[in-house]
Amino acid sequence: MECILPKVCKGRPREFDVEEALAVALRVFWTKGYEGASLTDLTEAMGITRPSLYAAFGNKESLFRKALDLYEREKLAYVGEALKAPTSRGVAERLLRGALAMQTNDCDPKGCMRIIGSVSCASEAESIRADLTARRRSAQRALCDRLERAKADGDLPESCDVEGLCAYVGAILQGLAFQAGSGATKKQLEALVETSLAMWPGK
Amino acid sequence: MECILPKVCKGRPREFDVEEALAVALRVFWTKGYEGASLTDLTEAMGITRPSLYAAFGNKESLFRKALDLYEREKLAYVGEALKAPTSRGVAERLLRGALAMQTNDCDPKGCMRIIGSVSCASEAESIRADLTARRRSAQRALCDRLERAKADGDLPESCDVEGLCAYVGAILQGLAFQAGSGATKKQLEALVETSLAMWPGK
DNA sequence: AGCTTTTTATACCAGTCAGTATAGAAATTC
DNA sequence: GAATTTCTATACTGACTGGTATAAAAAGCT
Repeated sequence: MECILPKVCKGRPREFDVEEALAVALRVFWTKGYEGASLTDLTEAMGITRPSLYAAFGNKESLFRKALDLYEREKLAYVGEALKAPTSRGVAERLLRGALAMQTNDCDPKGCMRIIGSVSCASEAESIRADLTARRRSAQRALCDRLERAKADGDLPESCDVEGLCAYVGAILQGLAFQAGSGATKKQLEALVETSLAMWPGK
Repeated sequence: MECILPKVCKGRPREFDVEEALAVALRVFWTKGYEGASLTDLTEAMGITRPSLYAAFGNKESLFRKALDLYEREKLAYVGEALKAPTSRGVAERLLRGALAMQTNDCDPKGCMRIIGSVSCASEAESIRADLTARRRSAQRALCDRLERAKADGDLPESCDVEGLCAYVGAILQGLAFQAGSGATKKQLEALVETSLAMWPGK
């Protein structure tokens, strides 16, 4: 018989909550980017010391990846939901409105962590950049698959270039995130989303 | 009587060409961002020493600004041209095709220097970020004015939200630049532009 | 209680950052 | 040719980077 709960283990227990500290690290990376966030920034915000951080998370790079996982799980959940919409127009609408909601709540940092992380990687941290690009591509592919299905269902015109349409939606989402990150007002972002939806083919 | 040409001055003349060195610095900043470009990166690429750089350009920040001026003058010239198009659709078309041409020639780095510079600025270099945002806003305003005029001319429907339309065009351009910067193929970028133009109201 | 395990805190490492002081070399003007 | 001016090269500064060695402190298990 052994204890099932991993909580109970020998030795001195950790004095901080790992999930909580990770959430704080996420905010720091989100606002400052990968290279912009120094270990001093991170440890001060998380309220732990350097050796504690390394013991709990490995190193800066793996901490970033864990924070990124949390970001996608918690903040990008609307993307997965959007793909379940019954029509292609519904998909686009949920994507745009979801992104708008995320960029206009006033708890979280502005901008998109994938974009910020990807651009703020110098040549050294190339593997992080590659990781971020791969994650973005996989989301792009999921959208592509969904729209291909819509085309097969007759929900999109036969002449439609699905890949182009995907890149188009992605570009608007990226632009939305970038504008939010550089100080656009809520009203401006709303106008952007409404205009984009007005452009969408069909009702 | 004094010599008009500033070329002739006393003392040992500079051994390198300032404009040429600036063009090289532009490429370095363009590919690595502001903070990502170290003085060592810069001086090695420019082929000059550190003191020469400081004597000729002031410091890193003012070098960046000079490089940015050059970028806008040489690489963003198509924007000013686009605004002169006779119709609003022509404006959008020239903007998108101009950006596409710039992102698909194979001499220059990929991505947009304004975006890269703006995102790759940590908290310290806040003034650079502010400068970049201001420049972007002024371009946005110019487009806004142009589309307002189009609306007054009856070239855009009365119901049109010009500010929203501007943010929309800006977002597509930003998305295009970002996708180009993260490895999208020429074909993909072309599809993005064609799809965007197909969405544009009117013929 | 005593032993083990894991956490903490402090101090440190080598490397890099932007920026500069110093001094020698080169070219122009008088 | 001599004086002046401005360049270049070398070496250095203090501050910061990510990462770690060391040792004390705290908790659980037997």
